[in-house]
Amino acid sequence: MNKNPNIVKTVNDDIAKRLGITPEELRPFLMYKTYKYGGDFSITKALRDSKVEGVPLDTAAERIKKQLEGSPFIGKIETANGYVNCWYNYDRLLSLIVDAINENYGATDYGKGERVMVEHTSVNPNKAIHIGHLRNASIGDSLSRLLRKTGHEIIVTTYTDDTGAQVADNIVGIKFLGMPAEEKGIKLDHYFGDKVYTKVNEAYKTDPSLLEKRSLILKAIENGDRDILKIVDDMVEKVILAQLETLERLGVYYDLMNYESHILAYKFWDAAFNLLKEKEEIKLETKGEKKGCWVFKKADGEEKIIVRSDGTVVYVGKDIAYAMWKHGLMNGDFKYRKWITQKNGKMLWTTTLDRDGTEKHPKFNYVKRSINVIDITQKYEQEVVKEVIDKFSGGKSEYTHYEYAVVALSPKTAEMLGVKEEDKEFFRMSGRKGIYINADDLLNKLKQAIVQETKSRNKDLSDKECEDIAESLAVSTLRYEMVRTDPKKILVFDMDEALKLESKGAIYIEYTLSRMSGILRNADENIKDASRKKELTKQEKKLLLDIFLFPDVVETAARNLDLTVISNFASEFSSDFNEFYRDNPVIKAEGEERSFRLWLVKTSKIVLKNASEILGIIPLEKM
RNA sequence: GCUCCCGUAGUUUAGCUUGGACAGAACGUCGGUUUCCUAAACCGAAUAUCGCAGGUUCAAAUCCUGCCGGGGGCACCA
Repeated sequence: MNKNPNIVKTVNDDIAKRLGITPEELRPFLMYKTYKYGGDFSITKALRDSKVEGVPLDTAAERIKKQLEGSPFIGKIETANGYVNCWYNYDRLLSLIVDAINENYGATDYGKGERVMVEHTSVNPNKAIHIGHLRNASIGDSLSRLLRKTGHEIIVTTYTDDTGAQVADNIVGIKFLGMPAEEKGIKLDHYFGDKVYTKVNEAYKTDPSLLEKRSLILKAIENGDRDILKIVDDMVEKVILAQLETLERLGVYYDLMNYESHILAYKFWDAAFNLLKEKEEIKLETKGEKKGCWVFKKADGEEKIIVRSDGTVVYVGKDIAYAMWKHGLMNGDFKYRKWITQKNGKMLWTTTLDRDGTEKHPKFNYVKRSINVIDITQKYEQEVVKEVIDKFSGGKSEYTHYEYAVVALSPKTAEMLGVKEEDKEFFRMSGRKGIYINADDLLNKLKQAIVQETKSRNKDLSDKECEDIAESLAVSTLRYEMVRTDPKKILVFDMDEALKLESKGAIYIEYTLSRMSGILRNADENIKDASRKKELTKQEKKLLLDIFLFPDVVETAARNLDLTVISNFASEFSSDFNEFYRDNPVIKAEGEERSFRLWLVKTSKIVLKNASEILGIIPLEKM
C-alpha cells in the first residue's frame, strides 16, 4: 500500500479553500505551465465569474488575486485579460517535494486498496501473438501498472478460448493433413499459426469435406471425447507457453489464466441462468418470432436473445456468466492450481478441472470493478454484458469494457505480405490468410536495427551488453508506440516507419534516463537532501514544477484510465531535462549549486523512471 | 436502414470529458551547436481553411444540428 500524499492536492486544497470552492470545482479552472503568457499556472475562474455575476473581467480577476494573496504556496500573482497568472513559491514547493520524495514517488493512495480485476491479451491458443494482440497486452499491462501505482490492488487475468473453431482447425491439420505436432527449430506458436493454421484454411477451399471433419472435432470437444481432448489440451498448453515467452520478453505478466472449457465444465452458465431467471432479468418470449427464447431487454429497448429456443445458450451468455464470476455475483468458483513461475518471480495460476488438487490460492474474483481490455469490434456484445451486470448487481458492480481500435497494416507493409489493392489507406490483418506481423519477428528486427547503433556508440561494451541494451530499447519502443496515442484511433503499422530509429519516443526517454544515470555515476558522491540555493534558473524551476506535478499526473491518468497522459508527461519531462542539461552544468558546478543540482538530477531520475515503468519502458543506466 | 468510433501542418499526433490568452509537439525539410556531465542531444526557421456548413456564446478545435470522407457494429454464429 502506497502512503505517499499527493502534494499537488495539498496545494490545490489551499487554493480552493481561499477561493471558497471545492477542489473538484477548482480543477476545470486550472491551467498549468502557462509560461508563454506568464506564470507557472493560471486560474480562469474570473472569466466565468465575470459572466455569471456581470462584473468586469478586471474586477473579477483582481478579486481572485486578493483571495490568493496570503497563500504560502504562491510567490507572485499577476492578472491579464481576466486570467490570474501565478508563480509558485519555490521554497515551499521544494520543501514539499523533499518531504515526499522516495523511490516510489508518484505513487499515491488514491485507490485506497480497491481490488480491480484487469483482463487483457486473451489470444486464441492456435498462433503466435501479432502486433494487434500487442496493442491489447501493452494497454492492459500498462493500465495494471498504473493502477498499482495509485494504490489499487490489481488482479490480472487472461482468457483463452480453447474450444473454438480456430483450435479445431489446427487439430484438422494434425489428424487429417498428417502434419506433425511440432517442428524442430521453430517456436511452437509460430509453427501452428504460420504453418498449420494457414495451410488448413487453404485446404478447406479445395477439400470442403475437411470442414465436416472440423465439425466432428468440435462436437468431440463439446462431448468431452478423451482422445481428442488430450490432443487439444496438449497443443493448447504448449502454444500458450510459447505465447507467454513473448509476453514475458515484453514485460507482461499475469496472475491467472482462465480457460473457456473450464467455464463450460463448471457449468457457470447454468448457475447464472438460474439467478437471472430468479431476478427476472431475462424473460421467456411466448409469442412472435422469438417464441421460446430467453431474452434480455436492453436499455435501448432492443431484445437480445440469450438462450435459443432449443435451450442452448448464445455466446454472450457465457460472457455474462464469466463476468458474474469476476464480480462474485454467483456462488460457483473454479478450482485453481499453480502453473508456472514467471520471469518476474510471480506465480501464474490457472483454473483446473482437477477437483482434488485444491491448493490454497489467492482470492481472485469478488471484485467490485473489472476492466476488460477487448477490441472495439466487440462493443455491442460487451454492452450487453455490462448492462446485465449493472442491472443484476443493482449498480454495485462496475464492469468496464476498455475498448481500443485495431492495428492495421499500411499499404506498403501489406504489399510486403502479398496484399495489394488500390485506394486503401490501410489493411486489416488476418490470421486465416496469413496477413499479420508477429510480435517476435518484429521485436527481432527492431533489435537488429538498434544493436548496430548501440555497438557503434559503445566501443567499450561487450557484444552481450550491447545486445541487452538493444533488447531493452526494442521492447521499450514497441510498448511505448502501442500506448502513446488515443486507443480509439486505428493504429496503422508500417514496417519501415517502425524500424527508423530517430523519432522514437521511447528511445528519447531512455536516452534522457541514461544521461541522468551518467551524471550521477560521474559525480561519485553521496547526494544530500536539497538545500535551497540562492537563485533558481529557469530550467531548474521547470524541472521542479514537473516533479511537483507528477503525482497528480499519475492520478489523473488513473482516474481517466488514460495512458497518453503518462506518455506525454514522460516525453515532455525528458525534453525539459535535456534543456536543463544544456545550460546548467552539474558536476562542474560548485558548493551549494552542485549539491542542489545533483539532488535535482537524482530526483528527476526517480520521476522519469517511475513514469517509464508504467509505460513498460525498461530503464537503462547506459546506452 | 439503424447505430458507434475516427477526421487537427507533407507524415505521426496533443488539446475535446470540464469552451477561454497567438492550436502544443515530434518526424521529415532548411540552417546552426561538440577542446565542456552521453550530439540516440540541443538551438533556430518554414510549414495548420482544426473534414465542410450552420447554430449556441463576450469567447468554439472543444458544445448542438446537418452534411462529407474512412472504419466498425447491428444473428436463435463462435
